[in-house]
Amino acid sequence: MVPRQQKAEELRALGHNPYRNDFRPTHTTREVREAVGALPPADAEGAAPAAAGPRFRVAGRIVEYRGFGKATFVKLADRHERLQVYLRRDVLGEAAYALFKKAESWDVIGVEGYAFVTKTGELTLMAEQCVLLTKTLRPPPEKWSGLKDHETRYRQRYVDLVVNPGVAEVFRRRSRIVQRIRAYLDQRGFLEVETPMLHGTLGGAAARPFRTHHNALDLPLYLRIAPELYLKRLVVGGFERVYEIGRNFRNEGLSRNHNPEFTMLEFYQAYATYETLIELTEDLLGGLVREFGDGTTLSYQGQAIDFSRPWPRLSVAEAVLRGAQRSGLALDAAQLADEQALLAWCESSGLSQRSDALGQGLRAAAGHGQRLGVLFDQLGEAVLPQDRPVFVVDYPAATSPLARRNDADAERVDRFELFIAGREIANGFSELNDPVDQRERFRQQLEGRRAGDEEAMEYDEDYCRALEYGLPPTAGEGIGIDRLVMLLCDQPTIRDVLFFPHLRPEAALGRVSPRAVSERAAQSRRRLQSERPSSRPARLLDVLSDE
RNA sequence: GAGCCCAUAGCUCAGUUGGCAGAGCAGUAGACUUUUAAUCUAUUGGUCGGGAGUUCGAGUCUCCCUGGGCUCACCA
Repeated sequence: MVPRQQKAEELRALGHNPYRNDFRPTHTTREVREAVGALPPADAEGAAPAAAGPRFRVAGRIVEYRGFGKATFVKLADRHERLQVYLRRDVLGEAAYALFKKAESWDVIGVEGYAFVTKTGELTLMAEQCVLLTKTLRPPPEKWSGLKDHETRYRQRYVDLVVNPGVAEVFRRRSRIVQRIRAYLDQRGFLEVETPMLHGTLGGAAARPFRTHHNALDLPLYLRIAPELYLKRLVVGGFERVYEIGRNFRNEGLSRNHNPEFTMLEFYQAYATYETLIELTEDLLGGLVREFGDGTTLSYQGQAIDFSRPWPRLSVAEAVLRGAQRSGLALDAAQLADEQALLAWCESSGLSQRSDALGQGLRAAAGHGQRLGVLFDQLGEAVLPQDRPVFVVDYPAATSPLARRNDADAERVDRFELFIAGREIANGFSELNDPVDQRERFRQQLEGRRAGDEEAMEYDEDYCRALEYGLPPTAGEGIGIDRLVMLLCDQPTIRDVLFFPHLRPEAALGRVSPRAVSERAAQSRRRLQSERPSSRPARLLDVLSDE
């Protein structure tokens, strides 16, 4: 790092601020290319560059550097693309060229000049002026192999984004996907809204929360696990079609499908049912697949997924039956449908005695509906087709405390979950708008909490009050944006569609020089000794964030 | 939280049975006015993630710790 810093100091000594901000580009790299494309074809021989042409001012990072003594080729990267710049001592002038030679790979420069085409046919800017705008103190990763180490890529995404072009492309595409979703909903009369992320009452999903605290109000708060209950309050208030795209926080383990903060689209439409939303989902996601996939098919991690409509549906019960069959367990639909028969089957088949998640889940299940839920998660999900999106339907009411009961079967709810490539992508249902039933469901959740279910919802009294003012018949849905982007960008882990996926703190990492840490600790000790005994002891974080 | 795997120069990677820590790129110095991983010459750069142990001797073997990856658990 030192030689680069020396160059920066040398520049200062020569009266040139290595971090100046007085250069205003007139064009991006792409705009130069577009402007030149409209001009007569450049001289392919390159013998007589079009010095009479227009001048362009372009700024960017030097991502390639090839020096030849009295002339240098660099490639500048800006937010659009990369453009070659040719700097010659006889064009720039002796002094300016000498200054430019203080620049090196990954420095940011601004150049002014005219466009021409080299003899190898590459559009190039002939620099007539050049200023160094930002001196880089750290060297870039190796130019051919790039940056591969996953940990460094995630921790230092700013480097990853420059050096691995495919990474930046994923995030650009993510942005376009979200734009398309917004446009789709806006066009159908949905209003984008924002609701609180700090919640006093836990609800809207089944998850363990992050807890925080409001100092001035001396109030414990949760980071929201879902915006659902607030969005439905808005429907009560007359916003019949609303949506929110925002962060949810769930205090869970990390995996290739889970990040503790993740982005969810939730939308609600009055006078609609979950069937309406199934149609909408096929239409919305089908459109995204048309744009980002290959017609009606999408290739994900080598698996072709056929999105031609209608997408297949599978009931929870059917999935469980297939899962049992695949596991070599004899189970029929009649047994599954009857509470006592299913309980007996779980015992006699030995499932309830197992020490794995299936056995534990069955023993913890409070009733038939929860038992079905456990069996679906542990047996059913594994048999869902991989080559088609699948709507799983006919969920038990016991595991869906905010969903409307089916008119024909009060133990079921009008709900679907969309699975693609084995992952849950969306969850939608006709909303429960009967306040009396809702209060009963909250009471059941409270019982679950008392029985030790940390993920059960709290009783939201104000939400019940809102329902008592009348929630029109409504359907709502949540779509996991990160997982959707994974599909549409063919990325295997959620970390690859998040700029900064959650990692353990680096300070505890051996890569931070122990000398630096002990140095800081010593400073902190000295400071503590010089302070009054009554002062608050410095914690590790204070020490590390010092400087 | 559990099991398995990984950690060597700024980056990408070698490192044999336990026997003098290496290469390429980057950097530095020099040559070079149309290159495309430019080329040529010379050269700097290491707490082998951290700690302990075994050994005459540890990058290499053992244990503990830290971080990462995969699988599982959690995610109804």
